[in-house]
Amino acid sequence: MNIAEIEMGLKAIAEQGFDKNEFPFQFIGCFDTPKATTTKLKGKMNKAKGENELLWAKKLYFKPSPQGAAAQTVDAMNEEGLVNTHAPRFLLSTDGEEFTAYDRNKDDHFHGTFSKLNDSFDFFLGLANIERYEAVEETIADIRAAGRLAKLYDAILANNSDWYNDEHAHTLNLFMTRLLFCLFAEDTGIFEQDLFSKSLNDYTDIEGRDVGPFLEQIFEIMDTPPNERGDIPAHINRFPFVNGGLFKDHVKIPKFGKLPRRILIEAGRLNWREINPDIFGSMIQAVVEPEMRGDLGMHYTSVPNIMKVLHPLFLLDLEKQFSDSQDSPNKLEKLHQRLSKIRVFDPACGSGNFLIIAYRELRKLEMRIYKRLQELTGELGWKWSEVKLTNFYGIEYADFASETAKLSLWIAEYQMNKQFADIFGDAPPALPLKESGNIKHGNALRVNWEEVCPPAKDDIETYIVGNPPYLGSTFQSKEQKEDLELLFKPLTKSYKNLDYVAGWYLKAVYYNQKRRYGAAFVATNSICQGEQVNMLWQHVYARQFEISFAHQSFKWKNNASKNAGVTCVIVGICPKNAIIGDKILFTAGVAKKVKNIGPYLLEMSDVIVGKEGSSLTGLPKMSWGNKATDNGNLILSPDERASILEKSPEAVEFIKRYYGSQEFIKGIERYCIWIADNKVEEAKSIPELNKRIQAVHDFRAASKAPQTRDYAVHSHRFRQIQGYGVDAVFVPRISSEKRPYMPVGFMSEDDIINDQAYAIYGAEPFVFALISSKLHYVWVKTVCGQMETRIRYSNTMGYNTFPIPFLSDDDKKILEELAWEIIEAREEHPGKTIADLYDPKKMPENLLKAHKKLDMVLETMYVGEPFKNDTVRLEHLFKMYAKMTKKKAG
DNA sequence: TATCCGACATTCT
DNA sequence: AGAATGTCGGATA
Repeated sequence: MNIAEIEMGLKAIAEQGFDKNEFPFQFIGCFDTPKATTTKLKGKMNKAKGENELLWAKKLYFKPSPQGAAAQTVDAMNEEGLVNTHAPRFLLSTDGEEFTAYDRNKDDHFHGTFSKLNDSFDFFLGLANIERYEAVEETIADIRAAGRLAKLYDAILANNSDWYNDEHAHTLNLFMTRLLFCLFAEDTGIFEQDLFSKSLNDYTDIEGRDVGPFLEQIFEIMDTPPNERGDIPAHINRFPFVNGGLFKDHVKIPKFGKLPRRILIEAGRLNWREINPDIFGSMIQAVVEPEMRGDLGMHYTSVPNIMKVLHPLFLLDLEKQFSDSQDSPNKLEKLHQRLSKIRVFDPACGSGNFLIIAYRELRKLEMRIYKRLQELTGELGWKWSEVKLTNFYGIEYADFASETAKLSLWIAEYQMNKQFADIFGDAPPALPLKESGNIKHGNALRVNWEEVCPPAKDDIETYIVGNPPYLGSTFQSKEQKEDLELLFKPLTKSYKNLDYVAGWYLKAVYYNQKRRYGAAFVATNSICQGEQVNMLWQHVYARQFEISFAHQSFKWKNNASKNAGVTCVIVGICPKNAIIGDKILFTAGVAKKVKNIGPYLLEMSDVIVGKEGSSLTGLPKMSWGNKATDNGNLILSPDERASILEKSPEAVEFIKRYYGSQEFIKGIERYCIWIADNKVEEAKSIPELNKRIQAVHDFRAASKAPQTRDYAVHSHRFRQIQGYGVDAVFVPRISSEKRPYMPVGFMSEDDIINDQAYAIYGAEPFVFALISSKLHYVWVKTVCGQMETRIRYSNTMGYNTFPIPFLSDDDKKILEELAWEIIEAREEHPGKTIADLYDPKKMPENLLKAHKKLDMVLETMYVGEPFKNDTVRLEHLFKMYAKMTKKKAG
């Protein structure tokens, strides 16, 4: 049951009106309550005393109210002894016009009118074991700091045009990191207040020419212990000794000028105490790495997204243990011991933001433990913190990231010590810096993870987290392809279409095979869609791992000025039987406890639907449209067509109407040049066509793909011709997921269908009806791939696997009739495009009716009655699929 | 032959 | 400028 279905159920109750006797049962029926429970609640399980009341322990207490007294009734209910005994979460009362509800867990009221009962759906989600989930937001300070740094970086580069190269990138990154440390140190008490920006202001000239030498001096002095400093000016000597290697290398300093100096001094005025080290670390990283130059922070993971990984993976469980330990110093000590040993390992750590956030969360919890212990025992029985930076491990491909990550971890440590001092009155000294996290520079898919984060003796909790790079097979470099080959080739033949990120999942499975702990990554949603589901998840399941929690598709977002265009998921995996707590499935703002999370990230079993070369149920062959690969030269807009025909009217025999997804859905008019092999010479005699044929040749000859190059010699025709010259059922390859049905159509024998669509050439119309059904729609939406979250139709995965019952000739006749009814319903709206007709908000009544009639009739053919909702549809289809494939295998 | 994908691409509002 | 929604050709089988 999903949220939309809950909302629809409540709407139905509201429309039907208040029925004193049935209402409470109708109401709980909307929240996925099993039938057996409802039956029991009609008997002894109902703990309420009065007539027409319902009291379901831990869940719901309902009473009808006198006219206009819903709120008072709920208040009175809350005072009853029954509420204490049976602890219902929700109290609800209505007079049929108004209703009041109260959530005892959240101390939250809802007042509404009965006719709009459905507006309250998310208030009651707890009844369906779904919890509202609130993400952590980012602070303004981070955004400002990142902006200033980018500005400073640009100004410095503008002043040092010879620094735009790899050799200087490293130097500049180190330089920026040092400046950052200074800006931070002077705001946080590591230095004297404002020491850095004041010195810069007072001891360098306004033109900025001597900023470089000045910085060189202070960097050197910060690497020199007090006893080795000798005779130096007092204003330089005020800078303290900073250990930890940050200022160890003496490298070239860029030229400054008036503008960069001013930007740097202005940057000093920001309050750097407030910033999150994860954000600016990533910013510098992205700005400085040459291969990421166009990237500008596109790929750093926002704090809310990091929390989406860390929270369900282990923070939630720690939190639970903490609340269970509230009154016992012993239990608190135990929790403290557990927490101080936890290791966090990010094998794609970048500048370390996952590690930083994890460190901070552990420190925060530790302080709460100390606080509670202090309250219980009245003593301060500890020395500083037991959470050590050395428990944080990382691997990063980019050369300099490890330094940035280490710096950021120091800053995080400093910030937490500061908080510690605010609460407990004292903190350890900030300088000199101590050892930081274990960050290794290397290729995470080749490095032995056990060498970076060694297996711990007594099986210490080690959690693997991160946001590894995503790259589909088309975009992987040779090295990256080899990375995947080394990992997957020993297991399988079919891995080459896997996304690069899949490598991290497999490595995490190997690393944790003998351990009891989980891993979770942010990944592209492709790994849980279409063909990759089979390629990746079968290997995970085969090694006795399962999905322990997941976030369904969400659009990538962070504070960078330009965001990466990708839709992500977060998938947590864990060895079977080692999963702590509940499996939780997160969907846009809500969290739901579930029995199992399938590889499509739905509440279902671990079924994988593989590709099929032909229909499992004997449906007619569905093939592809025709693929041009022509750089646009064989395709004509109406204007281009007109201008050709004006000059050479005889070209008309070589021009056909051309249909892909868009042309069909939006009614766009396009044409293509279509020349039979025996008419090539004739066509070439038309100059306009000849020019285009030549252009196709040149384009194909220059292609990287051998198949395309081979077709350069046949430049008068499409690279792949799959079928034409017969009437066909037409299915767009990509279409919006917001429409209530797949938009399907018929094409005539004169039309050319392109590779943005599938075609069943010469098919019987009952197939049109099958594809137009809700059943097919939910199947395709689930098992096919997607373009982000669009529907990406597939013959091998969606059509050939689609389970249907035996259909008699009479059944097919009936379906054919219904297909024509849909076509006729569309034709009653001339001038409207398919997009208009299938607009979820504006779908015409008659068309909707025709579709619903088809669904009703077809579903009756499946199970004798229509299905209740999409969840039931899907369950049934998967059941049929399992049976079908078993039969085939056996 | 055949087909799946896009740390996207382009259009719409 | 954010929301809506599908191109096109390389890579792979």
